[in-house]
Amino acid sequence: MARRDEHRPNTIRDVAARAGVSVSTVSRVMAGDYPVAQATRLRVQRAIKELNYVANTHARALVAGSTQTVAFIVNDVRGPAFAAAVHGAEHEAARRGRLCLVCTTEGDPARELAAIHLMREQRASAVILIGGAVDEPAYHTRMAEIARSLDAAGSRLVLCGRPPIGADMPVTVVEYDNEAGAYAATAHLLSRGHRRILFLGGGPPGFTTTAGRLAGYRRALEDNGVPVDPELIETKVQFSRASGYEHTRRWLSSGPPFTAIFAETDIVAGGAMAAIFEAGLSVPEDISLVGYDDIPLATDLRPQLTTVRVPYEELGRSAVRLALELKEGRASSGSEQHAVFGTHVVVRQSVAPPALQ
Amino acid sequence: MARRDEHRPNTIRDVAARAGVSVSTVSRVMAGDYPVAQATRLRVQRAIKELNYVANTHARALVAGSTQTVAFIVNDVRGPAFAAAVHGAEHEAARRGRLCLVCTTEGDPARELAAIHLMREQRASAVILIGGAVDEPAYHTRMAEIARSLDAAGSRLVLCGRPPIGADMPVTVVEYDNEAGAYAATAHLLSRGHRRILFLGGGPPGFTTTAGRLAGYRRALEDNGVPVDPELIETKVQFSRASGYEHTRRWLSSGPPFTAIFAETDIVAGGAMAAIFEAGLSVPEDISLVGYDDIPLATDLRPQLTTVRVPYEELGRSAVRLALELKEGRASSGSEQHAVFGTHVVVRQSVAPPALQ
DNA sequence: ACTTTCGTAGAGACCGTTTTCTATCCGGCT
DNA sequence: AGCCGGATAGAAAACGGTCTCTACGAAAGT
Repeated sequence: MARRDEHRPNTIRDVAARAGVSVSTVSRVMAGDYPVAQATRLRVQRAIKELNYVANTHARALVAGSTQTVAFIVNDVRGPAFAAAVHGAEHEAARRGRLCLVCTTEGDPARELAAIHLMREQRASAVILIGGAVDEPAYHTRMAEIARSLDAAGSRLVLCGRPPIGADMPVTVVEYDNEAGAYAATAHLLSRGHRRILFLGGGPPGFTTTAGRLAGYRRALEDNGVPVDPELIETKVQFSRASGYEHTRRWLSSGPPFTAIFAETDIVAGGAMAAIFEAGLSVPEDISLVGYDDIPLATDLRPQLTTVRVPYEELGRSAVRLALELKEGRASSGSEQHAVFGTHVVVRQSVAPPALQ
Repeated sequence: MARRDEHRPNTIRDVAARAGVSVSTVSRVMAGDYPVAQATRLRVQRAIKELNYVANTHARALVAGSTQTVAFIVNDVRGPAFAAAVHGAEHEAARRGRLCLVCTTEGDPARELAAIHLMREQRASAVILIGGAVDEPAYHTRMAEIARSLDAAGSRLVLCGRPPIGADMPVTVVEYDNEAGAYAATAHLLSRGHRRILFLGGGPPGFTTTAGRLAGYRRALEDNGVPVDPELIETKVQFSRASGYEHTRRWLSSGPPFTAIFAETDIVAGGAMAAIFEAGLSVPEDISLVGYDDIPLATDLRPQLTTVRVPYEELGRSAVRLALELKEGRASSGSEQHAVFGTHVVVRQSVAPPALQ
């Protein structure tokens, strides 16, 4: 009956009563911005300690109108690349005394939408979308609408590792030079003498990450006078080890010949490497291999994987830094913020000149 | 001047005004639990859509007294094992319409404490601590105090992959059988004929994960009549690839002989494997190797790593399931909940009988 | 001695919801 | 005709803080 009372957390009123002061005074002691007599302050602090009092964030947020919270929406926390970005963002957020909400979408645009709605309800300072997107025609308008409605609710939309949606939107974009990385990786293979390079990529159709990496691959070939052979472009690979393994096996047994593989992802490269060894071939003597992302796995593979370094942690950190600086600074929040981070090839052991055929 | 007005999100009052009804009616339309005339409902719904209205979670939480939020406190989201647990937990939470707050501590007990305090302010439904802890004398009393104060604030403390703190505490414990896994892994090596098995572990002194795994290692040796050689127990290894590599190198070059390594972690095993190859030896012909955790890396190594399977994802899932079911069900919240998941050896390719010396 | 100022503390409005508790309209019943 | 109850809608009181305004001594200035 009186059960409810048992579990009622202490409120500021309880503290005030115990200390024999008004709630205003307690509030002021906690905020510390208003003069309170030393004796009173001590009395209040003792009461707080005795009652084990913590202020109710929601009551605070209600009057403040916004929250000390940063929200991430991510495909899958288990992806090492995303994990690094989340880590960087979380670190920066914590440094600034913010809390982090994390939501995963499993790549489902509908769930992404639902997550954004939820975050809008939360009045988070910033909503950070991490990872590529499906670039359908509706994508830009949908994102623009989201950007505006988040802006209206006092939140900032941040696109992290995802292309801009058009200028003059209230959006912060933190990208890495996706295409340049793919260009560099492909150029690296070309410079070692490879001409028939298998592109192993995929994801959902229209996925921006794939599109950018494929574009870099193409441009590198063209710039070096190597004709792009559509037969060597595989875009049905899921972003998993198993899928990379499976497709590589298929290509080795029944595809056209090639001397190198450019895998869209280190994880896919891991699967590819396993398939190559299983076929009795070796890396890099028989087949060279490059990946993309430079996740920890790259150095655990044997031979260590040559790959493209993406500063995911820095990306995450900048995402929250830019968004929060904007909110703290003058409110020029109508305009777009845009940062692009560089990518570069990390040369390890998985690339060698092709064997003489 | 009127700048503040520009960014004021729409409130329920705005919707009410636009629809020409009272705020109560709008609230009821949103809740859907009270009869509202069809015509009125449609009018309100249109107003909501037109104003792009979302309810303020904080106002809701304030009157409800608690939040639809589950909080995780984790060492590092980048750790694949933790990531899996967080993923499982997040999945289960999302399934139940909860949001997830994530906080990382980088293994610092002080930051863990700060994080818990923050979560207490949030009035989260559950606060889940993931990963081992330092088992100093103060640990139990500190945790007990935290458990009680969270309980008083209406939250449930969940210890995930961390030992119980004593019965009759308002705590939910979700463990895996840490020692049994280590026992099984060591027994596996013994059954293949190994007698001199190097234990590579560490973490901060008194770390429960290390303690459990070391205990399993010891017990397996004893049960099989193999004397425990303190010389073969290394407990200064950090949980990183680099540390595993470094220590293995040192042991290979200047330590007593051994034919197998039991690494406390797959990541450490990865480093160990690299060091072994670098020394011109091979796995498992010259040295057998087992890890612990069964993270994705284990199958990417060559040879694939024999390791101990820990159902991290299931652990995370159960953590939120148990905590939330408790809150939804009858409030027998005073008692301790306890679940223990099994572990088992996953046999892959990194173990073979020792070479004849 | 009277006003001014400073330091300190309290009262009360407000933030945006939910949730009683009432109020009204209306058809159906006695 | 008068009363009752169901359907629907509004008014107002929480929820737990912050913050502006006001109050009131005491010290200081004239």
